[in-house]
Amino acid sequence: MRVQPKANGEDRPEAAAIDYGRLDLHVGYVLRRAQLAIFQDFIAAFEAFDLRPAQYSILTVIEANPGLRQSQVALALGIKKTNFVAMIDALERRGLARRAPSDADRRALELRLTEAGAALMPRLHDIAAAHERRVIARLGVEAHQALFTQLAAIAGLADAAE
Amino acid sequence: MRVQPKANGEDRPEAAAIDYGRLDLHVGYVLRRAQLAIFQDFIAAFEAFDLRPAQYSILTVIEANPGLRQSQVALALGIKKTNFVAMIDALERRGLARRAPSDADRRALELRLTEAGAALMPRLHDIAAAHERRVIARLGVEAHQALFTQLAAIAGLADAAE
DNA sequence: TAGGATGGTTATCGATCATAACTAAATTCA
DNA sequence: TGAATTTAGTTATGATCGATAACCATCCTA
Repeated sequence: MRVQPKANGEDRPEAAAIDYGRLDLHVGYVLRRAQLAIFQDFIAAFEAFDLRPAQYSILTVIEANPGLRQSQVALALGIKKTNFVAMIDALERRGLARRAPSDADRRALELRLTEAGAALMPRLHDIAAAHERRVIARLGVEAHQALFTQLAAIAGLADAAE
Repeated sequence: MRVQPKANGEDRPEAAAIDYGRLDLHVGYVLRRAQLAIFQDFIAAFEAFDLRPAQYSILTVIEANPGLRQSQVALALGIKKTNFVAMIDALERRGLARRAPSDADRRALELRLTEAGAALMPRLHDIAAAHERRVIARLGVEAHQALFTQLAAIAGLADAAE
């Protein structure tokens, strides 16, 4: 894997292509770059709503599981409960989600979307879908599908297919 | 994609499996989780050396391109030059790399490994290789190979093959 | 030679990820 | 029953990382 062909043409051969060395061997490196690139596009797509990927993921899980407890949502998303507090704080402040004490367990807080939050979701999903279509366009449909399986396996998530 | 294999019966639906909703459709989400998981393993593997993935990548590129300029190394790794300063500072402080003014351009700084840095690299590459073998073990060889192509395409890096 | 581009730096910010320590409530069990 | 432990949520705090703005010194070019 090389980068810039560098229109230099100088006497210095190193100025030509950059050698990534052993980095070429590591999935982790390309994985990081790919994740950054994807998030760039995602963030740009959601700029009008000022929503980060993590926030969209939280709203989406709450939408699909209304009443789920805070710690369970955090666990599902791989976010530490301690870091989750500020995130749900922000969503609550923005009037998109709300916490409600559980009847069954007075320690627990159940999460739900507000009216405004629920009303917003279809538009968010549309934007996210458009983003995903751009990813698919770059990859091809079959490679895109294969990625789920491979990445889910790496992430230690349950099998992607079902 | 589900998390819990729904070992649970039926009484409490919310205790069963968590629904990821539309998140199931997005490569970016699984990508992030996978990247986190990989980095966890990588960081743990390098714990004895107290080296982060980014630091290993910098050292590796410098090793493969001795004398390359600071901004070129940063560019190659997708790190903004402004953020690169502190990173190379740290490596220099630790005696692994050093900056030297360029003869051709008095603004530029050329990066090289120190003796100590160069001596360290083989051990680092060994650890990184062991880490990669763990990734391959989880994926299978062919899927591992396919990942490079797909992720490189996403990242907008040059074609993986060559 | 003037103006713009480039290499490097500082300062500062926001988003994440991680740990330790604490409270209140639930659970376990001797 | 009552003490010990676990669990849900919280605060405080620190490290890493990515991003912007502003700046100086040096190059390059019209």
